[in-house]
Amino acid sequence: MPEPGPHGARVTIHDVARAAGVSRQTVSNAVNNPERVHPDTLERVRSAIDDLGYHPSSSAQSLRSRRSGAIGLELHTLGTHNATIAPVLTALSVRAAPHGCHLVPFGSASGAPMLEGYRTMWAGRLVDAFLLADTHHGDPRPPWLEAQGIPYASFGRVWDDPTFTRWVDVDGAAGTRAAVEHCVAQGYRTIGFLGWPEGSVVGDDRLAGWRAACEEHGAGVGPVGRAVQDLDAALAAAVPLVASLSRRDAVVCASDVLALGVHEACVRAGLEPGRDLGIVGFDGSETADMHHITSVAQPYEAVAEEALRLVRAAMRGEDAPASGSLLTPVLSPDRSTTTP
Amino acid sequence: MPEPGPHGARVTIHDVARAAGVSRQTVSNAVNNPERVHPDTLERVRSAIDDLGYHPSSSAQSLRSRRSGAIGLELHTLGTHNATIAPVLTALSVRAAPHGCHLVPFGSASGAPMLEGYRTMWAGRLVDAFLLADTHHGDPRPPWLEAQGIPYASFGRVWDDPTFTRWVDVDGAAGTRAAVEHCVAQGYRTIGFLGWPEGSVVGDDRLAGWRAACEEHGAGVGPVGRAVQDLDAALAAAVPLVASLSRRDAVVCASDVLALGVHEACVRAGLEPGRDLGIVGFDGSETADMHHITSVAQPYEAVAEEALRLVRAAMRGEDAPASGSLLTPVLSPDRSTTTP
DNA sequence: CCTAACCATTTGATCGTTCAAATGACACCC
DNA sequence: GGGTGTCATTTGAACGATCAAATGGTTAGG
Repeated sequence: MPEPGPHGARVTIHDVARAAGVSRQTVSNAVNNPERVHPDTLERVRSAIDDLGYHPSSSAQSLRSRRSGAIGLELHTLGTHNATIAPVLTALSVRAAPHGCHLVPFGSASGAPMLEGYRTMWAGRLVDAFLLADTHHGDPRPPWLEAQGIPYASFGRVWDDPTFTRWVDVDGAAGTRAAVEHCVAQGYRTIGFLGWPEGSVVGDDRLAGWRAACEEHGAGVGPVGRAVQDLDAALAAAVPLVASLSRRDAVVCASDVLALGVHEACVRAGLEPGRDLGIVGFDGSETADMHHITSVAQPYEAVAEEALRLVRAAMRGEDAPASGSLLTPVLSPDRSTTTP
Repeated sequence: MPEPGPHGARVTIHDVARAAGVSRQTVSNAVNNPERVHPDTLERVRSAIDDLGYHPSSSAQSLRSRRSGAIGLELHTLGTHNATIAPVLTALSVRAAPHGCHLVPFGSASGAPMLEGYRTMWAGRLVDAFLLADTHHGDPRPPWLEAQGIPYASFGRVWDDPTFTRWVDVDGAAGTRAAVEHCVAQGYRTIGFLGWPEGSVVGDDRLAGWRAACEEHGAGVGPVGRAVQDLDAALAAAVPLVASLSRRDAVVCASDVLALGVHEACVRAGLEPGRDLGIVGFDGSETADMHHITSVAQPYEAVAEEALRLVRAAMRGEDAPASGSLLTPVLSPDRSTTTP
């Protein structure tokens, strides 16, 4: 294997040029704009590149082109952020390379000002753009990024600015709708819902999809329960909900944790999930998988791909799309709705 | 706020030099080696830096210094890798900045950890070093990295090479030992163990800690069950295990999923976790937290810090430490061992 | 035949920083 | 006064690539 010199000296574009008997620029063209180079020359340059094992230095490219090719992504330990973002991050990491870029996760030390991490990442142009997660009402990041002219895209709508369209989100209503349709197809009768307390935009969206689908299928709108994202609360809310339902009814839930609560309430009531009561969760998490609960799975791969597309378009200064990207989640059936 | 020009022109070291009436190099020194600069000059340069809002370009620094300051970390979707690595990754992201470096996660397209990703990351010197996770017997990465002279450190021992000491790992035996001691202190009598099938190095280590602690405390070595990392298997193995135990006995488990299996077997046997049977899991995962199961928590923050220290030492070409770093996990008590 | 147009390739400059060596200033000491 | 040091600062030269403009050679058009 042709290795760089013993001193760890890198093979530069210069070395290739000398070996192929052409100039630096021709080598550069052979790599970046092959159509500008005569086929014979191209062949010669390419074999020189292979022989010497040349790879362009990304530092040099960054300096000259004024682009680092990196995308910043903030990580933190609050709430369920970690579990939500981890699969997306993995998908992003896999797909970044084909897009010619890479990710740089960074964390805000607890107590530090919200924007501090973004500011330092951007200051040295360590990144060309940012991906936002966990956007919420009153989020200071979008207006700040906008004011600085920093390109960015977002997981989840940017609630304060309806004109911003560089976001990817999962169509919660379509997810619960699919859940209801699946339940109907499996022969469950009345379909209830266990959601979060009113006021959560995501939660209300998922509830709306369930209600609309119930009405459409004439299955009758079942009872609704509410609980925060916590197993104890879910169980407490699920007990009366399950009691109010009959055999072969079902419950669609706003999350897998809530679904697990229903699952447990079901077992405690002496019923078998799936056979006696259908249960559908939301997110396709490890939890749902472990307990064999049918769940509406987040399309992580598609989300990652779309996010990369959006942020790269922003980096290139392209026009924003006409509207945000609502991706449809896919139901992944398990025993909690398929046991006969 | 002093902004760069309207054309987005960056403030360079040159601009600062002109504003402060000194040369480029003096500015560079003022930033990187303040002791080389006369206090008065330093003050003048610093205020010029603040006035103009200068921040050194990381691309230019990388090119000149031949160091990117980035550390590569492979992510993939196999097994429980994601849940295990996510909290570490978050901790690493937070702590990287103070260390003057940043992470670059990358994914292998195929899914299996192969060398391709490492090769391309290294080829363009996008990263200076790597952090390995999920090392196993016959892992091709350590010998390859070693042969290429690429600096790296590892989460988990490098099994094939006992002379390699740049690793951080969690002391599983110390964790289960702490679990047993906690159980004894809480007044549980016989303490059983539910582990993975024999042959897993990590699993055997955790079992050894449990056994040693049992013998020391004269509590008598309780029964042992085995199951793969899966809730159904755990439950199946837990049922006979629980049946063989008496009231106020306890079970220490090699993982939280196994512990959840014991939890469920316990409930099905009409017993209340904590009051009738102590249960301790391992990893401090969301699962344990959700079900209020006492668990031996991975010291993620310490692991991340130590990993950064090791990999940076490797980058600087420092001598490897005399031995690897075994960190002690901390038991986090919950209802499954504290209900009176 | 002369000019324009085109093609493949080369040359010089530049990106923003840091390294290595040179400079000038001042104090010290025989 | 001339050598020897030390200190603060400056100068020139990289680092490795790409951009923009220039080069020489060939072909087509009037």
